[in-house]
Amino acid sequence: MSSERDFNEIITGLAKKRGFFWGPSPEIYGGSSGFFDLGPLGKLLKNRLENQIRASFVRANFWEVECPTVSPAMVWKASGHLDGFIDPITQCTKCEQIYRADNLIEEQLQGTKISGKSIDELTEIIKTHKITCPSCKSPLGAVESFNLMLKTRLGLDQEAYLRPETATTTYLLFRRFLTFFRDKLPMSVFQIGKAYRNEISPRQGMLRLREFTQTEGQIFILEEDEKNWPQFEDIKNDVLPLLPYQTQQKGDSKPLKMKMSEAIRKGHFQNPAYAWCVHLTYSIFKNMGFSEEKLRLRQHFPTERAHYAKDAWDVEVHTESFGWVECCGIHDRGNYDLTRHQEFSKEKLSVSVNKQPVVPNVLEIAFGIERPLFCLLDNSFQPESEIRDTDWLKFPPEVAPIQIAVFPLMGKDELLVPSREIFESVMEAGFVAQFDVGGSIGRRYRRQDEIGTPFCITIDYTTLEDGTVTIRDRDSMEQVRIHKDNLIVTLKKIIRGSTRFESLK
RNA sequence: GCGAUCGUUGUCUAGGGGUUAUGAUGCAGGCUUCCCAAGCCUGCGACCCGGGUUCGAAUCCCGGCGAUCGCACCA
Repeated sequence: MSSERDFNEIITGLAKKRGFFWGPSPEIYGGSSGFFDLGPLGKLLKNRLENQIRASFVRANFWEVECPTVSPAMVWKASGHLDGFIDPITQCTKCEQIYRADNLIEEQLQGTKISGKSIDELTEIIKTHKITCPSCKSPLGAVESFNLMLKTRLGLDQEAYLRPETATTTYLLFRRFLTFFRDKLPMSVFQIGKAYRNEISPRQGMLRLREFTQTEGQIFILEEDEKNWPQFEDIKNDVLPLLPYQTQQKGDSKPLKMKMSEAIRKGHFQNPAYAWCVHLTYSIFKNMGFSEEKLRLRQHFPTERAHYAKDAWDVEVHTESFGWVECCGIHDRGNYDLTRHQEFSKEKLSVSVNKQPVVPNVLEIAFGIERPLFCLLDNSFQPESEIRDTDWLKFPPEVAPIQIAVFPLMGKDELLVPSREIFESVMEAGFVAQFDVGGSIGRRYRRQDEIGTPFCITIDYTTLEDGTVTIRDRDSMEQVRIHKDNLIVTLKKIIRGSTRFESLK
């Protein structure tokens, strides 16, 4: 489809033209890469995605919280981000090329253990082994650390950082959660909020941002509950597209359609609670409007995991622009975080099990919303065709930014007045709707197609005679006539998806 | 951050030392119109930023910012 045009550029062009997103921001000053503004439609779409996410978590018995985006350095020291979230870099003294010091050493001195080595030790290794610039063979400068966190200051001189993930800020509330949940584990909470990463060179537009909105669900859980997780019963027969690392090792990238129970039996998941989290995440992505054939779940290789993770699976979405895109991580973080914060804060972050203090484990679902937002635009894009000479967006009705458009067939007063009445009633019913009189009726349908509005209501001369209006379906471009008294209830059904448009005919 | 290519109305683009800066589409107002971008009229709108060369720069040169691709990076 549209092979002669670069797909990403089409999506970005459409996004700019129609007010989904603009950037890089701030545009009038030339922009900084990694930052985007959401336009009115982009914000509406994002709100819809957030609401789907929120509803999914709440249904799964998670409680929402919100924490500050700035925390003092100590927090990030404890979380491991201050030391672990860095790239040790070295610069060639002559050609000024910058390299990852650790990669360079591993590459040139095979078998050297560098994990846990300090900056000074790395400099020493480079010096004693005479490692030089790979491109010009000149000596390399001292190793410095490049931290991916954005630094700021509290008051006059307290060192602080913008959070690179929301999760850590959630963990800090552990003792408060114990009180709130009346000391009963497991406890499930989630947070939707901004996080910041100072990427060296962000690319791929909305997919790698320096500021993004992260959604994270956390379950604080004891080991025996991970093994004995009753909710797993509800989903054990569901089939998910799984890509375990062993499959990838064989060079296979086609997911296995596997029952959850079978995946547990074969050891792809370590326990039912973690498996249930993977399933929940998959269902969140389905609720955001992604179709099954565009989704897969990929397990990380043991060497690929973050510093805190015991096991990790990703949700990936297939896009026309970039192929498979990593959209969500599901991590078994063990009790790494709580143990570290207990150690650094000197606060007790354990519960009592058989009179012994036990630090619970954490299962985490984490994703940025901007990625699925872009992927949904990508997946929804339909190129122009013979029957419709414009590109259009096939958003699922429940997440479309504008749900309803209302038109008088023509801009005459006798049609305008009842049209406005209908429009008011649609707005009053809680829909996000648009009223449009400009241009021919066909042009107005196209405009709505282009922003993915699923249904258009048209008021014509028959309306004046018998009180019926037409509902026009975006996907089929077909219309049904319906009495205006039944309009709202019908719209609710077809937007929720409980009734199909075809059945109205 | 390095290298290559590039930056022209809201969007897509032509051009390339002296131009009223091209075209399409869009948008706004009007006329017309009984359902899928019809037509007509009127109007709106651009050379990324800074410096240099030059009588004159959107055009050439340098720098910045941004974009695409490759390298590196993406805990």
